[in-house]
Amino acid sequence: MNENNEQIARFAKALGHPTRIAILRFLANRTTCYFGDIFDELPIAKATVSQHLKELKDAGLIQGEIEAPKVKYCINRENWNVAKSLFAEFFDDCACKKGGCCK
Amino acid sequence: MNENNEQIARFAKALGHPTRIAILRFLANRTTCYFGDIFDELPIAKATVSQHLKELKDAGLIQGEIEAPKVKYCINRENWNVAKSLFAEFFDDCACKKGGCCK
DNA sequence: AATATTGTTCGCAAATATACGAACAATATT
DNA sequence: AATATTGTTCGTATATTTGCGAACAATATT
Repeated sequence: MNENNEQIARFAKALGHPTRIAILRFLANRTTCYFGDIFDELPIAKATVSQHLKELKDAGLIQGEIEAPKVKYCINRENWNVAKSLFAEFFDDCACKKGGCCK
Repeated sequence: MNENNEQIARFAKALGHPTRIAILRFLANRTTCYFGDIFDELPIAKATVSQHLKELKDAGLIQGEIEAPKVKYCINRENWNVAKSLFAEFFDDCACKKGGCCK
């Protein structure tokens, strides 16, 4: 339970920035997802883009693959589904059940 | 779209700490949700608990009601459902559609 | 071999987040 | 009226996050 809390928080934290949400949406709707494609779409420095990608990767939500000299990024489907399930369960669990404190 | 990204990020950021996840789970499973009940459950100072509650409140996920001298906290059902929908839609939208960049 | 392309990493600055004790505010109780 | 109970707010310290330019690394191209 505590484990789950930490895992959800970790995912949520990675999702907690508009740029990172935008990156994920972008990754889902393109056939080519090289760094350059992502960078072109965003109004920020490439160092910053790289940093956001690193955070998403550290959280396990995406993965990178080198296709020298480019780098191709993808959503990590396995972990994505884990996150999806955790959030779905969480939003249901906390939905003010009968006997809960909500009016 | 950009609007949605910011709203999701705002919710996600609020969910991005284990203590706040724990608080929300607690709120969902108790009939009495006074500050003291929450504080008793957590291994941190009351000033810190109060701060986390404030963040959840600012994000719109919970609401507080004064029952002097106590304060009763509840999940904000309306916004909770908004968040639930946004996340569900987001996790579906980004789920590596055909033609996307995932293998 | 020299140069160009593509991203990452480093070092820095500024802003936010986290956590705490102490002081405070507001009502309840004696 | 004095005191106790319940939480919030303030001030502070530390850590993390965000963002950038510049330097760097690795392969591709000439």
